[in-house]
Amino acid sequence: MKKEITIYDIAANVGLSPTTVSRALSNHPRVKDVTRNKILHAAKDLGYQSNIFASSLRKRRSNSIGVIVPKLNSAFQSSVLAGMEKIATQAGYNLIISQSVESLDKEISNTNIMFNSRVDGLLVSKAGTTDNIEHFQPFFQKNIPVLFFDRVPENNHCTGVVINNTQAIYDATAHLIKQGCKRIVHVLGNLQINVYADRLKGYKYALMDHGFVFDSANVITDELDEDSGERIVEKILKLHPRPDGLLISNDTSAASCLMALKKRGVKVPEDMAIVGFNNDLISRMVEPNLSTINYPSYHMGEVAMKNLINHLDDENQEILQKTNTITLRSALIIRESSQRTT
Amino acid sequence: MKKEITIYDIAANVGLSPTTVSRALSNHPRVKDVTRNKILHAAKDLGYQSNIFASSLRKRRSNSIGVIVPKLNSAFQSSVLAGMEKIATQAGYNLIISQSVESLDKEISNTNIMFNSRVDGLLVSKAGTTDNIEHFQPFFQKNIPVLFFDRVPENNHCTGVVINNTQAIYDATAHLIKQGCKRIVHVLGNLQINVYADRLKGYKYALMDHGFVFDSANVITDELDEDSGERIVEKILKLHPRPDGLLISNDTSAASCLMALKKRGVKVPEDMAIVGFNNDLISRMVEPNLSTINYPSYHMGEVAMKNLINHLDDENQEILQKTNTITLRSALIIRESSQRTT
DNA sequence: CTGAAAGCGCTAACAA
DNA sequence: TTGTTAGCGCTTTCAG
Repeated sequence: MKKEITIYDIAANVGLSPTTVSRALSNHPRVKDVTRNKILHAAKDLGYQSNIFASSLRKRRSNSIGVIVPKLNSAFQSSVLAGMEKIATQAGYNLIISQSVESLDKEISNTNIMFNSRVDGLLVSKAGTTDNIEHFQPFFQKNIPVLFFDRVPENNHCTGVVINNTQAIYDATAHLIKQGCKRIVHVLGNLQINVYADRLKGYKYALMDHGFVFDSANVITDELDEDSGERIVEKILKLHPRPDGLLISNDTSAASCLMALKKRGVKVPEDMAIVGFNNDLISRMVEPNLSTINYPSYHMGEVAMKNLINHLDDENQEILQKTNTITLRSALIIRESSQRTT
Repeated sequence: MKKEITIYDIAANVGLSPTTVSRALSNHPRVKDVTRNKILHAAKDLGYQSNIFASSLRKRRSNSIGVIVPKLNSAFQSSVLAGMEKIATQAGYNLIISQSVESLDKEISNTNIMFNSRVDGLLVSKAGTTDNIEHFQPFFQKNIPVLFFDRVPENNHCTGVVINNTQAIYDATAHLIKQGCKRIVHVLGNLQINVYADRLKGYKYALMDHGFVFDSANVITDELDEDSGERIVEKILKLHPRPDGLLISNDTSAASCLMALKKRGVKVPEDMAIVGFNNDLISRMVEPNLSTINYPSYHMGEVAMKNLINHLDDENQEILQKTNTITLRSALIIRESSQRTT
């Protein structure tokens, strides 16, 4: 292994102290321009590469931010990540990314790895099934900021970036009612996840406000994956009277339901109006186009990252303390799948 | 800032030397079991957290692997990343991820950041427009392994993980010919990218082998994005005689074309047979379902990461030297969009 | 099986 | 504006 070029070599080369070299290299203002240039030149000549390990060791910060998502291969999450990456890179932070694959154990393990990697901050969208946030305790204790997005824990003192899920589904439900739907089924994921719990509320409120009676038979929970359509439609068509409105908590599942319905000769939107969620590409590609809720995923990534970094850059580190929840605007997009030509 | 617990504190606590503590903590065999347990206990009691900066500084490796993709928010890339994450985490490596957003400048900048972050290895899918790999020189010089996947540079000595793009499109073209198509248009991305250049070859070979004459008017290059359908279909319908087969290099664009065609009353597959590429979710959700090429993206992520790590773990570090290209199996999936009931 | 000592490369007090 | 000095916390010879 060739010996590394260090600031000492540069110092020797230009006849200055390592301190000055260090300062010049990190753009410290108290270095004469001439000196700085001389040093920068020498550094380039010698093929110097700064050693971040030494620097991090000394400075006690890694300049990297950890991100834990439930699944990397999801249209929503990858869009969030893209937004985060953009902001982080701009600000000079590295992104260490891992996925919990919806498992609490994996999330715990990932959290520990992030802690041991000494990330300067952590962004998390929680894995499904529990609200346990014990494993973030080491972060809280060391005052390392943890910011949740989309799937945030309930009753916590951490900041979260979310959309108003309740309002979103409220609007969608009201829309279906306005389209003349008499029996609206709501399909969603695990109710232990805040996102779905909130949506259920929105659904109930909207029914209530429009004089409908809530019936738990109209609520179906499912994985919402690509194959969910068959399962869901099977259940729906067994209901009497047959539902005529369908509110599905993601577009993949909504598209899958749409296919299953068409296969059975159920006409959309005439016999069954559908609203999805997320405004994924797929909602614009199926036929009829899916009405859906626009979820500003890329923007959510940007906002979450921006806030975390602002907090890190803030001397007093109180930005996140003062904020509790940042809510982004989502909006109902009405397309053919729910528009009835009554 | 509370003082960190170090191995010195542990050493003092149990009355041993830091050396022994270090050894015990990293499972060195030459430590008595009793001693090791005593140390492990003390470490836990004191709330010890190992300092990877110091460790990395000393060991000269980061235990992290860099990944540079063109775009994070792509179904294909996020699936690759998911595969990589799984393997990396299993092997105890962190993943530092960044995107070049198809810009060479950004790719260069990302590469430098990765280099300065001292990743132990680098996985890259190249940004579009150039074949320049000068910016990886620092890695080559320091013998840090760089492994390309999907979009690999031409004529290089680096290992790459790819599919046989030529064969894939050859098969698809042959399939369309067998379905009775007389004029087949091939839509692909920037031909400077190996992936598309190879596909064009496959298209040409297949035409040749079946007695068709290649006509450059039948080749269209495009962004292949969500809105590409209108542009592409516009061009196609101007051709005389009108094409009856369409080979599109990704499913998003293929779906978009499908919509544009239907809008104009062109029947698929009767008037126009379509084959896409990737086997994205969307190919199974549009109507008619898209014939496509199955691209083993998740698997590609696993394989690329596995090979990189094997190389890193290999004492002689010659695994990648000996390999040049790893080709994964892809396969034509025939669905309704290209099946003619002749 | 355990320990002493040296040093990885950098930065931040403090001093000049 | 520049320099001296002292670590940050760990691992690794080498020696016992």
